[in-house]
Amino acid sequence: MSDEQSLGTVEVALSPLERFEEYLQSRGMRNTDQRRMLVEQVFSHHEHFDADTLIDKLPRKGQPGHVSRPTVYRTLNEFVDAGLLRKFELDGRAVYEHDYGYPQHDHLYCKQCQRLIEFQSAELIALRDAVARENSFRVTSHRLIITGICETCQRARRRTKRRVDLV
Amino acid sequence: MSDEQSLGTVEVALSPLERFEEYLQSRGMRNTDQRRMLVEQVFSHHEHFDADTLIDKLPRKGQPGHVSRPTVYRTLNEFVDAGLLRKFELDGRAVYEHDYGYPQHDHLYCKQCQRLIEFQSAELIALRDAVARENSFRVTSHRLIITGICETCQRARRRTKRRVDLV
DNA sequence: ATCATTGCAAAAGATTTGCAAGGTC
DNA sequence: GACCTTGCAAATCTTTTGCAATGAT
Repeated sequence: MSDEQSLGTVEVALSPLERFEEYLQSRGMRNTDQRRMLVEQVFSHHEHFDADTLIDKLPRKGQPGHVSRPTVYRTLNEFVDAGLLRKFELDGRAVYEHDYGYPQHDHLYCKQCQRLIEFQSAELIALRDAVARENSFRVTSHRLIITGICETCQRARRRTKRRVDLV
Repeated sequence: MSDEQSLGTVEVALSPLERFEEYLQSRGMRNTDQRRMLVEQVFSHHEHFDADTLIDKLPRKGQPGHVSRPTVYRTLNEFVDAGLLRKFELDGRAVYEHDYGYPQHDHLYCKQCQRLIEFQSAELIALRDAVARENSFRVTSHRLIITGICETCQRARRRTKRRVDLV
């Protein structure tokens, strides 16, 4: 019953910004314009993104609200530490997704259009824990990525193939 | 059942070197000393490795059998194309493992000692295919990494903790 | 006032590439 | 001999870091 693009949210007491401010306070870190700007931008859409995509969405150098590249990287790491974001690697670069207030899930990755499709599976968690138990392994987390071709791209590909065959 | 370090091998007609030579021929590529050296080195041990580890095991610059860094990278990519190796990302760098003649498996990754422990799970494959079917997704491959602390490191940690507690 | 944070420029680490010289078919 | 491959140096890409100036508490 889960939609591909939105697996629903979990009840949370605080907004991401509030949660982050709490984190900053607890560590004696400061609540700056840049950090607020980035929380806002990052949590305004529920998509997977990388550092460059995020930087592209921010105001350019000189414009108000601009944040420098090093600060973006630094702050993304803070978001991960604070439990706001989860980070993983795809094709050699870091990809981020919402973690705070968002349920555990895994991904189908279309190597044609680079789209990530989310899915949830309780059986996967059970399987993971069973494997861990057999190996006396203490699980912290896991990451499953199923790579292939999504429905849309399969259709496009078939169409192209047919066209090519006819020529 | 399966040993952690060796999941057994699959019946294959050709040795990795023979298979690679076939691949080279079929593509009009050449059978060079460097390529032969690297096939030999890579398939002499069944361990996960990265480019640097491999380079460290090769003769140094000046010694016979030395292969330059760019050629190592180029050749590793060829091995992946040829189906000899599988490549994945771990902590931001590429890790390789035998693919040709070796059964499909997944990994437990100890973040303490960086060791990769292999396991096989038919249920995982079934689960993967079921999820793909539900999403009309055509699977090419998948990668599951379960991160945590291995048995050995758990023991070491407990010992350390106890020691610390006593001081 | 103190001390964290920012932005800049530069560094770092992993991997790739242009090109001339050398090797394979 | 044709042309693929190698090694070198340099480039690339992504991410990190040193440091002086700036800003938050």
